[in-house]
Amino acid sequence: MARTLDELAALVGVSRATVSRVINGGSVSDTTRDRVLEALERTNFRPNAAARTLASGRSGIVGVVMHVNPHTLFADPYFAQLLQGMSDALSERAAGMMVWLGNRTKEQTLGQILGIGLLDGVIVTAHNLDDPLVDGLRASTLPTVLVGHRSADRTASYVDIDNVGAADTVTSHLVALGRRRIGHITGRRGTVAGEDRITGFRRGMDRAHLSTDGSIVEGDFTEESGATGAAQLLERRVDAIFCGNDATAAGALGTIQARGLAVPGDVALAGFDDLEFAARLDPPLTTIRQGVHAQGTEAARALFELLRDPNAGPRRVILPTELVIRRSTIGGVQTT
Amino acid sequence: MARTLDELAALVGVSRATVSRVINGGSVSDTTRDRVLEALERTNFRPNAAARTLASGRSGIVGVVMHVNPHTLFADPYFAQLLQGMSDALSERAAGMMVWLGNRTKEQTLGQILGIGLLDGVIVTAHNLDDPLVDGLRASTLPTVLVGHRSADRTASYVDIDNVGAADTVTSHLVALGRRRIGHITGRRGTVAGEDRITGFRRGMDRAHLSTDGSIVEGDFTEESGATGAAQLLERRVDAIFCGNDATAAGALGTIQARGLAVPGDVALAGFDDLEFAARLDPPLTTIRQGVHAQGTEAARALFELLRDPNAGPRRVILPTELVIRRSTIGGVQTT
DNA sequence: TCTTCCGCTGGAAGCGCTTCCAATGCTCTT
DNA sequence: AAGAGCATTGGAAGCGCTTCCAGCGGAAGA
Repeated sequence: MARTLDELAALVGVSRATVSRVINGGSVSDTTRDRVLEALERTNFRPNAAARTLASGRSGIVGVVMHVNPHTLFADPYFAQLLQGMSDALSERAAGMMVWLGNRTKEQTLGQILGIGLLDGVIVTAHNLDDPLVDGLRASTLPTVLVGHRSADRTASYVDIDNVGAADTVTSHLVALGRRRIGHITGRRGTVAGEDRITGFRRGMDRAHLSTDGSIVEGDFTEESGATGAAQLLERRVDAIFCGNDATAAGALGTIQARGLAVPGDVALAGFDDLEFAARLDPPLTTIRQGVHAQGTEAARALFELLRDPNAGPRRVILPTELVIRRSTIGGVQTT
Repeated sequence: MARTLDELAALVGVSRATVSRVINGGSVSDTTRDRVLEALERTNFRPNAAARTLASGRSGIVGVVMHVNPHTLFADPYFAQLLQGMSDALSERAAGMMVWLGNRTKEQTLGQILGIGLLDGVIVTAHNLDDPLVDGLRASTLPTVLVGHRSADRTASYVDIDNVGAADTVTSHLVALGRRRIGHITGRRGTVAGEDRITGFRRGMDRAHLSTDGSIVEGDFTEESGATGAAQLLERRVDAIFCGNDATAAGALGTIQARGLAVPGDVALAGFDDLEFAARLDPPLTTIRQGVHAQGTEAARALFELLRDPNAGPRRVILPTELVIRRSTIGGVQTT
């Protein structure tokens, strides 16, 4: 019924300013508030978003940037889960979500995002150590939260998991099982996850006073790189392989079994991510579970805090991971 | 440098109106246009989105609604691919994309979308025959394009594949191979895809004068329903099974092989969707490939047309599908 | 009882842009 | 040479809202 604040105000018999205060939580007497709220309800009035944005400088809209290649986007449920988590947290506060996927160059995407000049803030996936899009966002005045941070950057707000610690945990798990010639097929070099997991692997090996000479081969998070990486490591007679992620582990598993070796009898195998298929491999895969959905919600919350108090310094959230032990490392007794 | 149209105009020595015309394609002399464009470039000026939306009534922002349960969202690459397709087409026209996933009730989501009052139009996935969210959107004044249409609705704009025709094609393929006792494990009842594929199956069987008595068992697009559905059909001694989708087919395959029956020797098997894993099953699965990405881009384009000329009637796009024949139906000769 | 203070309210000034309208200075006809 | 017509331009009126500011009246303090 009412299309503008003025109409609604006229209906109730108050000024437009008062209606605005009711909507935005200003100081209004209880009786007036009730009358306005009643009319608001009755007419199902919705204030014009563009007008409030223009007048207030706040839009209630947050940008989400996932600049990854299309195939990765739908092959890896990570992104959908992350998006879901963000969406959940944002919708809690009735905030809108604008999404940019990687269909342009990073420069173009950056231009579009900054150009829209409408966003209250932005969440961006930052999986590479260097990323011009992330740099551009950080250099802008737009409040920004990174998912997957870059270690060198001490002023950024971010949400991440402790890749180093988790990789250390996996490695130590293998050590504790008596493995000594442990290999690692890395994730893609240049990514935060890839590099940090190498660091964690080294840390775990160092603590056990085991050498990592020749025990690290380069992978890139794909199944193929797991298959070829495993072939290399098997020639070096490893008795355990920690893979950069689950897909890599799946590839490694194929190679190991194709050579007639048993997992974990001859070679223990561990992954990272705990994607759905990890539990269905034969044998089921020991891996690290990370709460992807939580990363999304926490990123959104961090951004809200950043918006609420921009001067309180960066928000840093490190989410816990969990070592999920399955038969690819402790098999033998169990047969199912 | 310049933050408002007025500043930019002052810089060039023209009026704000003229700059606005240059930006929006109004009639301006070449020399003036060039000077303004130069200044635009030099100062990297971006007009305020909220202000233009308020003044013009157009935001350049499109809503995308995928109200599906979280697990489906990231378990099925369909949604990510669809989103990618939409994003590609939208970014071509520099249009923004606001996304709503299913984290509230449909009523709440509907309220949020209509409440924002900022969108030029909306694309919504409509996979169920009845969906209050879709109904609400259609009942609103917001230009709406459905992905996966509802057959009863003749005034809606939509993008879809010909589920009936595709299912008919698969069925006829099985018939052509000499199969006579063909079973169908349906998709989830109440979904457009589920119902239409049943219709297509019936059509194919009818044309071959084959009975469908007892040959249809209910599934729900899950692997589990494929496993149990296949068990029922095997008792009825079918020699072929057409499954509502690939996941269902994967489940059916497990059951068939667990009983010591050969695919396709004893039972031919076909799915629908051609997800990535379909080609990796053993034997690889005959299925229907649908261009999900294209559905996304076409939906966006349909919406653009709708916005350009709202009175030209509904836009209807039916995208082609392709029968992908693999060894689950024609095996025997090929061994790889 | 008079002053002070404070809570509540309305008026008004924008936020930065689009677009209508009228004015200007041409070119083209006749 | 004068009038008509056109392309181009600037002025100004909003778009619908938030928020500052001042004013009002009533409650509390003196």
